Amino acid sequence: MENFREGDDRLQLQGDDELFHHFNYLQSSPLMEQQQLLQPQSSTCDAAADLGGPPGMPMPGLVDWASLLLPLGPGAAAGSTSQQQVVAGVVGEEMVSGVAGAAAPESGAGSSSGVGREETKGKGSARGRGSRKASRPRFAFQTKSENDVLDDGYRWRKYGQKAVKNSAFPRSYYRCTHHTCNVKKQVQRLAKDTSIVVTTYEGVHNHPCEKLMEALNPILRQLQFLSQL
DNA sequence: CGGTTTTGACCGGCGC
DNA sequence: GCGCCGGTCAAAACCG
Repeated sequence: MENFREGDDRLQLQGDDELFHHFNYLQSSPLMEQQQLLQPQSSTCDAAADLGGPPGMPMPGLVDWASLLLPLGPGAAAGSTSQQQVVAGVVGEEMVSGVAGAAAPESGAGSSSGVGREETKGKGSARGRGSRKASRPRFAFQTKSENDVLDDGYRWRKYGQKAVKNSAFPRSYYRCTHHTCNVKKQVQRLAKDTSIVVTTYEGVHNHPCEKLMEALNPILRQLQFLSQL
């Protein structure tokens, strides 16, 4: 998509111009250890809009990671879009047809054609590149971390790494390992501020977060036990 | 041994 | 039409 490309100068400018400030996230979240979320300042909403976000996109002060981790079916995608807008640290989101019914059309410029490609078209010549039709919700945010990959509770399998233009750091491509889930994410470190990692999620998980369920299981068992008393 | 990572090749879109 | 670029595939290597 054109609206938000991590390698773009626009994004790098944001980092260079220090348009971001530290962001209060849920300190209690075990999944976000050693991560610092960043967000565009509200006064720089133009920059957010430039990155693809709606001009008046709210920039909340807290990340609702619990809602982030909730499994959202395809039917909930429309609702999830607004949900993702609420997610702090979002620096760009693609509003795509068929998902949000958004006004922002795909610009068509740029060369990123991965969005909306038909999955598993087979090997050989038909590999990859589907039509640029209906796409999936996509949003990105920045974290300040030494680790390239933030632990969001899901399991990811890396399927590619690519050097991108105007960046000394490669971009990594990950896919959710869950069988029925085809959520992808891209991870790239900002060239001009190596402490900042840009993570772009594409799609919505259709299954529970494994680590979250692991953490909740003992509590649920205890609740069941107590309810029996 | 099964799952994950690495990495070069391949493909399609876009700009010129 | 050609070259550039980003995204993906898939075989090999790696790892627990």
